[in-house]
Amino acid sequence: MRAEKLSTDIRKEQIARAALGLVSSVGLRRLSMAALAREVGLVPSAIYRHFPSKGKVLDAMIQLIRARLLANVEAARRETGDPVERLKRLLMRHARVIRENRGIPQIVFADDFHTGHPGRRETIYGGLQGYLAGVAGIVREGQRGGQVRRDLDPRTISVMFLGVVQPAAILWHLSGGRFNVTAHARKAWRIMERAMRTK
Amino acid sequence: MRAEKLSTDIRKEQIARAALGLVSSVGLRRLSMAALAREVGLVPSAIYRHFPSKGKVLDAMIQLIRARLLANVEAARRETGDPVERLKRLLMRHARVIRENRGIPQIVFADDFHTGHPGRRETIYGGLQGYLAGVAGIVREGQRGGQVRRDLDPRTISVMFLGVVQPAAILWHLSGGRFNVTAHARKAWRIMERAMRTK
DNA sequence: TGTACATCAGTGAACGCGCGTTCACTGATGTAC
DNA sequence: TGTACATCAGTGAACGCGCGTTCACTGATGTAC
Repeated sequence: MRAEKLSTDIRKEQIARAALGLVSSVGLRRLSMAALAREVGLVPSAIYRHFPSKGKVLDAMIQLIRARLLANVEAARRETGDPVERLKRLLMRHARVIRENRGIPQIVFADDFHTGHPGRRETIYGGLQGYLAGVAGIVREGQRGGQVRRDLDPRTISVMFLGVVQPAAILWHLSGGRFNVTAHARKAWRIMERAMRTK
Repeated sequence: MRAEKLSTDIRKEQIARAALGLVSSVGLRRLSMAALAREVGLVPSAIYRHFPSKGKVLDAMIQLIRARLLANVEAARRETGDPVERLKRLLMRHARVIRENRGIPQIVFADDFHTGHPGRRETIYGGLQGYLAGVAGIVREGQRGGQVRRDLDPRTISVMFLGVVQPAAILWHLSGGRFNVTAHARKAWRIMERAMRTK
């Protein structure tokens, strides 16, 4: 049965999404061109009409992740004006994205994924830096506005921020879904908030 | 050239260590039986004199990691009596182990590593739980002794504890070694300590 | 509006490569008498 | 202490499998006149 003929723009998007979905559901190792094609309803060789190699598919997937995380920063900014509340919202959004796309930590962590691919590593690093800068920016706003203690290093806070969700994501997966990522994020946030807020 | 003939006990140990070393240096994906054999100075098929399959080698590697992390908890206990100081020491030790074995987060994170291997997933989860229980135990001691606030959930603290080092490990690797894991752990600890200590 | 042609997405067979694993063998080490 | 034999770790060739990728072909869609 022949698949519907669609434009490269649409297929590229479909393929990148399917790739992230596959990593999230079956793991990075089982992200094969065959599995990817099956997911999109094509034959393996058809992928090559849209991407010259598997590597380029991975690059597109990374861009997708980057866009999703950065979109969260913008969304949190739009939701509320109070910097501390913004951080909380962002944390909760972050928890949700990670829960829904458990492929993300796997991709960021997988050394083999960027070992020997300096370009790819740079891209991931850049995306992460952008996200951290977004968080640190909100912290700085809070410091200027007087809601956040001035003796805290915004960069350190931003990295700790990632650290609230990351180990929770691992436990969630290892426990077969029993560990509650969002509940942990909420409890951890209460502790971080106390350490950050000016009295 | 024929390799020296050594007992299975010794070879098993060598092979498990080499496996962890390889994951740390070249990544999980490139941990092949061939690379492993080369590392130990044997021929690929010789590995099968000591392990029935690659899976069993991975299991041995996991046990090695587990032992190293738990040994840290004991060492921190021996180093000092003050619970809060113990946590700090443990954090610093943890940072060092992760820095020296960057394969560890990669292994714990790699879904494909345990997807379809419920036994392996259970083992990793059990090891992590043991570590978290060790951290939570120290927190509880501090609460009983009056050094740590009693309104904190020890489990939440233990997961946040992991979260101090984990994202730092990623950044360290992505940045090509520029990010300072230990410095981050120290700064993050100052913030956590303030949130935990009774005044 | 109709026709001729170019472009472009999808197909299926085939490829080469790396990897985990098997197997018959070798020769060193340990054990029984 | 010496000899005969069993055990056991190491070897190298060969295997089957999955995977990424190529290629000649097909037929639908878009474009020029």
